[in-house]
Amino acid sequence: MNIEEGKQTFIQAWGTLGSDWGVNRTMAQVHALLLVSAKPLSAKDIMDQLKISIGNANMNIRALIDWGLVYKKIIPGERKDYFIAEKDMWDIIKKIIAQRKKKELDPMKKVLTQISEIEGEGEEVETFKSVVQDIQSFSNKADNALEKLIRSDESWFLSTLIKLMK
Amino acid sequence: MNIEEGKQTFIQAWGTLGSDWGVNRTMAQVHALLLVSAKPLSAKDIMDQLKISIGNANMNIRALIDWGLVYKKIIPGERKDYFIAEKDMWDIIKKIIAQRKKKELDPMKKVLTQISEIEGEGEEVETFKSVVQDIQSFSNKADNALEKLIRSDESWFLSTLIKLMK
DNA sequence: TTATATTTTCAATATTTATTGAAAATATAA
DNA sequence: TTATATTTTCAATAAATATTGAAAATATAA
Repeated sequence: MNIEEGKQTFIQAWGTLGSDWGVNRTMAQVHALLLVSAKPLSAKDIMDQLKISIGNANMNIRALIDWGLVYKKIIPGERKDYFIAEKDMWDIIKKIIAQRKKKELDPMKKVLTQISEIEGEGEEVETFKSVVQDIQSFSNKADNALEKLIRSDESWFLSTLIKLMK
Repeated sequence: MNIEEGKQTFIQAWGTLGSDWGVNRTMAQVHALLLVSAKPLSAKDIMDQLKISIGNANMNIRALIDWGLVYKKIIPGERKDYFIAEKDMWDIIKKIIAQRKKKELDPMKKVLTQISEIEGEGEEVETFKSVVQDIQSFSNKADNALEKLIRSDESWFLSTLIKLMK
């Protein structure tokens, strides 16, 4: 396998993974392309390599910048914007987790707090309360763990993982 | 808030969370409905409560059974099948993780192995190899951790979480 | 066995989500 | 300033995904 085939395969796979995770496939592909590119790429480069329109390229590049996964890189003498991906895998993971926590876990916790205060008695109410409580308890633990993870550096995480594996 | 409002809110929120996770929204809603129901429900009950068609109900119930999140419950004297949800939150989490690992992490690991063997030299090749290696290293660690998690009981998980929080 | 209830399938349809590309806005060079 | 390159927006369109419900298959009761 040569480098071009390798890149293509990676972009494809990263795009599929993105889809599975509820992330726009093209956004994941743009991310993949920038990840494996040694040099900064312009919107035009991305359009050409992924065969997508200018609007699509623009929107997904901006989404990646919002997520903190891609940075603008100004090249002196060049009129176009260029882009580079954050390559530190630990940083990438933390940023993705932070985004998803904010979008998914935080709203769910809010809902759970609301519905944990329902009134009434009987089997249905007991079952409901019990399920909600269990999910709440898990959500809170996950929240703490993720919050800590987002604030940690990789060495802490790795040593924790090693202990965890014992 | 009364029980019916509570259930509705929960079903809604669980469905949205499902969408974010690349899971069919209706599948997540059927799961939510069965989770908070004290009694087994028939396909008809589910159709009526979620206002979905028989085909839709059938397909999503079966998907949930495939995931191990829902069981068939035969009620003597009843001709219809009834369904109950697994209510043990730890068991639910493990089953979801197992499914997603199989569908997402395992194929990604395979691709990474393939593309880590590319030929060539130069900056582009070095960048590519380095990114792929980082992802591979992370994937392997995640794989070990998830594999262990799937095989563990909740008490191990909780004590690990507590250590992790220190 | 036959009659009926229930479940399953899947082509047609609806809905949701992503993409395009022209036009508008903005930035840069001269 | 004007001319031109580049970026951004967003309505129209395309593509992907989910849903319906009639027909077929299967299961149960009598």
